[in-house]
Amino acid sequence: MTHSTTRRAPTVAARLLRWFDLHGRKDLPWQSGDAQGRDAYRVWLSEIMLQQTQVATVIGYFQRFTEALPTLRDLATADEDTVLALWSGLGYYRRARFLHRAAQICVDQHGGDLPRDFATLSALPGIGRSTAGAILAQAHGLRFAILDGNVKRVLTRYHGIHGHPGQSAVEKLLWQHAESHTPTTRLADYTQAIMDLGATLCVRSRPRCDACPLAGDCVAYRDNLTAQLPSRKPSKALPTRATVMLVLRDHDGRVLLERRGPQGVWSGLWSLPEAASTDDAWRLAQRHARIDDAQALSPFTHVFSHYRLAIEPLLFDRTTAHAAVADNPDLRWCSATELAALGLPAPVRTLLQNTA
DNA sequence: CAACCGTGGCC
DNA sequence: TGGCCAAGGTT
Repeated sequence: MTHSTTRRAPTVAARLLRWFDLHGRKDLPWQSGDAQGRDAYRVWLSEIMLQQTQVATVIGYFQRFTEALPTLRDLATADEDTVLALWSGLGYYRRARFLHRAAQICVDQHGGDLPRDFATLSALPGIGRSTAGAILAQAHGLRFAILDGNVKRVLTRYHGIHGHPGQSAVEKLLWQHAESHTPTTRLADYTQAIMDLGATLCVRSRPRCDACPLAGDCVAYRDNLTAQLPSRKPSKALPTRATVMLVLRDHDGRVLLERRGPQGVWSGLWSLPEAASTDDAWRLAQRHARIDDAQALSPFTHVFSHYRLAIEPLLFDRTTAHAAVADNPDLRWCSATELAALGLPAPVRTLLQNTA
């Protein structure tokens, strides 16, 4: 037998770590501190912001957020409006509400720190299996695997796994591979390494396999399948919904905002009053203010991940507010300055800026 | 399991 | 330009 003279190929982890030392990202704002002891609050915040969101988008939000709320206790004691204002524009606002609630649980039940054991950590709102693993590995160097979009892309290609990664059988297999590749040392670097590989080389379109440390035994590379893997999610046509947004503006240029309810899109955010039709919009506007006429602004469409929303903005300018509006805590007349401190949906903020 | 939950960038 | 995608979790 020739096994005694065959040198075993370096493990996936060893190759990733060597590549990471040369090419990985080591200066992201949440990576400050010792590699074995990064600030768990900052790691956590970054992981939540990075869910379904790319690094380039997150960096500015992260810096503003941590300047305003530098510690977990600052977050726990902040108003929800403050948290949502800092999150405004990032999307998936439930993340911010879960983050806020989780910080309060940490203060109330865990001595003001994030739990260091997996079960307690992943029981916090907004922290699932992958995010809990990412926090424990990056903040404390503990041996836990992650399985985010980057890792799924790397592993489906490396192992040549077909089928949509959202499918439970596929996901189960991917978790098994993720666990088995995870090394016993340098957990923070390894976790960053496999994500960096997915984010910079093993990207969705035109991956840079020539520079990849795993290309030597990557099934997708060998079989020329990188364009087919990971398998696409079977797509569905997006339904379209329609709404009329009321821009009620008084003589001082203040605009009437309404806080949205706890369910549905943009929950808890301040937005414009809405109506199902132009007629309804008039009736609703008359309930809030004395109005003379309306001006139709340019309609536009906002696309969500699961439907598109056709928005017809209707401007009622130089109105006089009815006094009763002041009694409703979910209604307020806002100046342009006040808008900046509130959480507004991105298209609403844009609409109001264009209307000014 | 499938639906729900935002937004900006890319080709 | 529009469809597709990106560091997921909850219900």
